[in-house]
Amino acid sequence: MKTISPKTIDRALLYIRALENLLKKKRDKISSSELADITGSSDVQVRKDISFFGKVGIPRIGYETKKLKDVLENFILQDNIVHIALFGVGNLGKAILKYPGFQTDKIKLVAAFDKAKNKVLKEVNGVKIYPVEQSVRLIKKVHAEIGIIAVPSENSQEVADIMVNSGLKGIVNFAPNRVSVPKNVYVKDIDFSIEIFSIFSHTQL
Amino acid sequence: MKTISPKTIDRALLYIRALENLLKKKRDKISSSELADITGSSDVQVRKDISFFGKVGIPRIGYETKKLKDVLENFILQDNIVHIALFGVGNLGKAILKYPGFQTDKIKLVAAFDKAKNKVLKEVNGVKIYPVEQSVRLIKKVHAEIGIIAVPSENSQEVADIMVNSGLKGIVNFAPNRVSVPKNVYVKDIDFSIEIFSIFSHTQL
DNA sequence: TGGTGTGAACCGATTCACAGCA
DNA sequence: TGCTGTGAATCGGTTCACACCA
Repeated sequence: MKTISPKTIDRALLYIRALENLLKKKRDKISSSELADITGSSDVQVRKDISFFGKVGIPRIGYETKKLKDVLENFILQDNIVHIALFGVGNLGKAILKYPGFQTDKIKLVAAFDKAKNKVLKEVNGVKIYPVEQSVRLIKKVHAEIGIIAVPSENSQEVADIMVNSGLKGIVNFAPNRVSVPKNVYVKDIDFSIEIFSIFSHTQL
Repeated sequence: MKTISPKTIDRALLYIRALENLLKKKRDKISSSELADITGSSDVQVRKDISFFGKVGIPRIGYETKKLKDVLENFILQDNIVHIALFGVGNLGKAILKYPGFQTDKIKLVAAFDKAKNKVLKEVNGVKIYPVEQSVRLIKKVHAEIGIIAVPSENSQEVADIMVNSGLKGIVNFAPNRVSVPKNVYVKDIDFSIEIFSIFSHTQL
């Protein structure tokens, strides 16, 4: 059986969001080229991606917004809800807690951790902040799958170790240094300064 | 003449940072495989990347830390300093202003803009906050090249338009919706919820 | 021997070109 | 006709295999 490519998954997530917005606007049909414009891709790419999930479109017409969204969601998200644990409630952590893209029923920030005594047990945007000491126990209890590192780089490895011990299988790391984890844990680094330089190089061509 | 690949540029930035750290620890030699471990790549990949910049290594020995760093920096950054303008000084904006990865002499946050009157003219981490009305004029004056969108999605397009008018050639967009800009302006979207889902899908395989 | 440098093979992803259909 | 669907060609990037050298 053919396996889905990671890039197709990423774009499918963009398609899903675009389709949600279109549904809100009562658009019930959409063509591959329009979807491509919205998501910054090409029409062929959109059709190739969608073709992986089956023959969903109607020749001469396009795709039915609702149907396409359902097909993609069923395949990619399989009515899973992703449970997230956040470490570090500084400015970045707070920004993440308030991030509007998370106000969906598919992602749930289940717990936040900080070691500052004065932040602990407060709530930000409905998410309670716990002391780090309780993190391993709590993460296991709520069955979180993904962890976010939003602590200063000095503490990032320490937090990564806690995440591994808690059984988290995926980590987003915002600290500007790499953390080491077992091979079965997937880490995605988001490094603002690398992103900036990368864009700068792009503009220099 | 052969042209450098974008992926090589991105990795070169990681190499440069790794080399800086090694220099601080007085390590004057480094092998491709060790550099690969630090940056999360493979030894062949490291050598291929570096080979683009010339024959820098010493067979049987490895690379001279300082020399390699200089070669990469000269090629990639060409003693340019990247000047950045930030829009939106909420939690995310503040996190960016305080980001330690920017405490380098190669990136300079030159101005921040916000429309909240009570934030204006304050300073965060040495960067002054100006009212948005002055942004076009100020960005031209300080010759910023890259802009960061850290405002709520409702205002992201408006801010993108300002950036285009100010002559910025690259944009990092943290708002969870795409902005439209002329083809000659390069936009990189950083979308937390897509990143989360993407990692989640990875862990599901 | 233990490292670098690199052409060739490979692999994944994108684009092309066009068949097929309401 | 104007869209989707898709095999074939192409492109870019990674890995292999090995020549080379202090």
